[in-house]
Amino acid sequence: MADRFVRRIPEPTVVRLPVYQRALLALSAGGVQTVSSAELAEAAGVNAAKVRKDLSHLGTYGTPGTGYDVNFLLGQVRRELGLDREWQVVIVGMGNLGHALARSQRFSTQNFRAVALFDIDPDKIGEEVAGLPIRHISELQAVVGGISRSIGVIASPASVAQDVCNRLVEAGVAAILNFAPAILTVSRPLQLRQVDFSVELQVLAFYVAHPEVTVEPEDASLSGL
Amino acid sequence: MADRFVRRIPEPTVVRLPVYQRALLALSAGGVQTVSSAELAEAAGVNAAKVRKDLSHLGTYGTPGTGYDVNFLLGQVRRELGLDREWQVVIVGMGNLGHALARSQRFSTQNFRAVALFDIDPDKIGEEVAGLPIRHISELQAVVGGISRSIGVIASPASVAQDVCNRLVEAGVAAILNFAPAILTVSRPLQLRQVDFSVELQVLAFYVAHPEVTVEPEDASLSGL
DNA sequence: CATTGTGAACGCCTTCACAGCC
DNA sequence: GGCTGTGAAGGCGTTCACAATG
Repeated sequence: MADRFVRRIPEPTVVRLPVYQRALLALSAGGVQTVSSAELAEAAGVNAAKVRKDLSHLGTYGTPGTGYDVNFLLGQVRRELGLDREWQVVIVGMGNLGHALARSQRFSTQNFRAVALFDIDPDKIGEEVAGLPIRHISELQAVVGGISRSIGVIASPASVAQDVCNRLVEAGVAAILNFAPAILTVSRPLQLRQVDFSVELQVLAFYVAHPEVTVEPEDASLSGL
Repeated sequence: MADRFVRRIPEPTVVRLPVYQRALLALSAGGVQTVSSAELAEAAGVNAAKVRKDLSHLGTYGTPGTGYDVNFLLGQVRRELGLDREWQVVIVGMGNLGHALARSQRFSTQNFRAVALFDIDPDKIGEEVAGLPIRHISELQAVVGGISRSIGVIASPASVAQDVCNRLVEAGVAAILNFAPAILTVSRPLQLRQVDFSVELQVLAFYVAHPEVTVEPEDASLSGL
């Protein structure tokens, strides 16, 4: 089933691919040559059937009786995730979170690169973070306009998140990752994902407050995700 | 169907409750007294049927022909989420992210309170952030031990996340929110959630790289979540 | 008459289990 | 013998559509 033309990959699978990728990266760095679905499952915190089904969506890359070639599979997963090209990321809102994101070391290994930082506070303009100057938000259009497939990150307060979003959409970003606690509306179809600290805390609070409905983690070891 | 005894609430519903809560908070602050499922749906970026089904899991709080009383519903949602008590949060790892989290203003309105900050770097110990001193990780057990139902937040590098996790578990936290890109294993059952910046970026990259399998947002306006 | 609450239908992901292959 | 790939079964959340209701 290697290449049916329109390979529809379920979203839950897409979300697990980065986790597999990370696990494979670690295995590869450790010199491991082959993994079974069971081993990869343990490293990723899921069960083996799910790993096999997930990977089968990418192609037939395993060898019965042996498992998967770590480096080959890693390459396939990275290619599937689009990590074989560089992604340029612009960050809007250089408060603590913006600083944390800009300095994040997760960019380099994953082929994401912060290329521009923006804020609206005049006091911050010009300050350098991670080797990049903070620019005024009004320059966003000019700076981002030229980039082909960029990702915009919103790290601003919720009160201005929709405005920032509008500017990013207008500037032509291909996708937006929003850290502000706000529901955003976009005027053209683009990828939009939400990361919300306080939602996660509240979900945790719910489950602690309702131990009777607690969902137990699956499989070997009580792992997360 | 107000109070079947073991009200099992589906996890997707639990995750949406904080979003409804935020929308209701805004409506309440705006003096709105009543909302229909359609209005709440628009504010939360979901569809009306989902809102009604979700809320029906909490109880029969709506009025046919009218809608829901904003303040009453808000109270019920908050109670359900366990936000009618204060949750004490400890943060481990006071890099940029830890600072951002500690200073987050989302704590107060949601009844979450940062009560202790930890790091391992001697240079940081004693520094004050948001009115709290940074303590050495070795004090974790002593400080957290006394708290009844606390939430631990891991904002450390991935390399030490499992160690931090072990310490938190041992100290007796009721739940853990992990920001480090690592799959954690816990030795006793507790709530564990993962927030992963780079996973989100990679998912965005996937969908931008595969426009043919793009999942369109639902409903009115192209909204997030 | 607008709007809720909810059975029923639907669709989709997960899990099972095993044939097939190395 | 060990392990993959996958049809089939199962489980669960979403959506539909409408009876019930203020």
